[in-house]
Amino acid sequence: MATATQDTELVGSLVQLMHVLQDLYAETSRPLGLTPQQAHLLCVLLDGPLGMTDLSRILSIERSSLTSMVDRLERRDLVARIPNPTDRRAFQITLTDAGLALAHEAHNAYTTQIEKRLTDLPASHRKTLITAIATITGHAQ
Amino acid sequence: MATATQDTELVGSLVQLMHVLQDLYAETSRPLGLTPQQAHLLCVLLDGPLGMTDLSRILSIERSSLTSMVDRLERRDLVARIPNPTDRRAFQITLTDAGLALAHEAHNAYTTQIEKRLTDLPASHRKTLITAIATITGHAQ
DNA sequence: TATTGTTATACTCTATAACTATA
DNA sequence: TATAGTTATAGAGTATAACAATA
Repeated sequence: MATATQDTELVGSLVQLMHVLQDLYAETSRPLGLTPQQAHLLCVLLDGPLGMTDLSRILSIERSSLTSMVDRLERRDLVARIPNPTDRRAFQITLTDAGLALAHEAHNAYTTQIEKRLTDLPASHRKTLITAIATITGHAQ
Repeated sequence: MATATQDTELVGSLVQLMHVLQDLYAETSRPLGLTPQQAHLLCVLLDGPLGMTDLSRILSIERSSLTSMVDRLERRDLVARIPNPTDRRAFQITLTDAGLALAHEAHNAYTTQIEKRLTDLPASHRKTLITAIATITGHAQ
């Protein structure tokens, strides 16, 4: 059946796209002295400080794994643990000035690299892509 | 400018899609007793045996990193190092029967999970997606 | 000389289980 | 009791540098 074949092809395309983007993400992070995971963490914090539990949920890692990641970034003065005034158990993980600058730098670098790969894409396809991806990721457009 | 805004939105969509697919890949590998990297390796070998150098290039990792990955998979009898008859330095990394079965299982699991997310996607969007992704990943359609 | 693959080493990522402090 | 975060531990992924064997 034609539809089934197209589905299989699309799934393969998506997996391949994931790997291509992963490689690009890693290659772009490296010269900035960041692992892809560290870059992801910093970029998430661009939207504002978060507690450990929220951050671990967004990054899809255990809180204990996050503890050591934050330790390493804090040692490099890229993030800081700010005590939460309303809950003495909790912290707000915040970007330092250096962390903010590096997060912007990483974000710009990815954007530049990905945009390079979009140059051959017609405007109509871009619109469809945005809508289709929103459907796949399960978010409102 | 409208185009610039759409570009930014598309880049963000692609990065988010990457993370969603990564998480899905990890969650699907786990119950099979595989890390996402191990699953990737096994699935690459579905297309046939490969030497260490080729495999490291396809997986975008150093040969020395691959050595330890193959060690672990070989210990579990999922892959085997077959001596290359024409080059006594080289091996062909091959799926064992168990590895082949597990690679198929992993592949089917991803396909099922991803297809679940494609149900709401109109057929016309699927066709466009396949073409657009091919452009991004830089492959012929 | 160049290439194939490994070893040694160091660091990061990650999970599980048990824990402390606070709510 | 439940939640926020940490510690201890173990295993996996990764890179760099140096190496042995073969081409």
